[in-house]
Amino acid sequence: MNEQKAERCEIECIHSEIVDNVKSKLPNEEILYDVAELFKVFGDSTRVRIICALFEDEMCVCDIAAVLNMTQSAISHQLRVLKQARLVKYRREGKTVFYSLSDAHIKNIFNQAFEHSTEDTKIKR
Amino acid sequence: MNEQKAERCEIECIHSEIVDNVKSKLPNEEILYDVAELFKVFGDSTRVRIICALFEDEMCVCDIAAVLNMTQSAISHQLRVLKQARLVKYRREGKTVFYSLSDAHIKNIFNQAFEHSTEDTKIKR
DNA sequence: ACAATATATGAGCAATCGTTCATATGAACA
DNA sequence: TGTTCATATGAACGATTGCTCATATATTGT
Repeated sequence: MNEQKAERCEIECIHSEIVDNVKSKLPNEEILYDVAELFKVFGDSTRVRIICALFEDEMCVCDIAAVLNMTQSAISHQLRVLKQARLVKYRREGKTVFYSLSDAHIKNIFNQAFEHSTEDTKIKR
Repeated sequence: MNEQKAERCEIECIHSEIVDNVKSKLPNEEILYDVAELFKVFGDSTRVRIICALFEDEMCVCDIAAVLNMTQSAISHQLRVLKQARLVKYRREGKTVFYSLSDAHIKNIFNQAFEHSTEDTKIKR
């Protein structure tokens, strides 16, 4: 059951009961990987700013670029990342493409993150 | 007030009212940057696994390495990242250092992320 | 003081990321 | 059909990241 316990970590201090217990309770690898991928998408300030902008209003690519003062190309590349992560949806209207948020969890996740980041005890770097 | 609106994005389609409105409502740059930094820390599957392990129990470095089947060095490096982000705390007991989670928001953020990542409508890559 | 053990850290390297630049696609209108 | 405008995309680049390996630090017991 725990034959690979010391396969890579050769040190002696392992508390087997705790290790085995925690191992058995960890969510499966695939879900953990997906969760990390989701956070990775949130882990860039350009994408955070795009998401926060879309909290306010549906917007076209060019308007988002104007809000963030960045190039259309940079925004378009990032919107692709958000699209692939199913975090934004879009609708076409003539030449213009309007983007909006597609997931109810985003707001909750961001609210918690803002609370963490604005705590009084926060030590500024 | 909006003199840099077209400074880098020269295209014509800008809807000024929306852009100005959204611009005025965006949280300040520093907070947005901090939030992105927080998500960046969560955006790695090794750190996600460490955090999930610590949801179960306080653990020493070597036990975490055993649970994740990784080297002590790799875990120690990642614990430093988590420490700097104020996400874990530690206590020393002789030669052993026990790590545990230090922030109540983490569990909420992760719960929402797990919900997002395990939705039925999830399109698998 | 010395050896053993648990953890931390610095250098180096391969891999990934975010932007820019040039260009392609797609829609509207002459 | 050709031109214009809005958006998308591919290549290339510099920067950052996560691991490994070697070694340093800190604590305990002899």
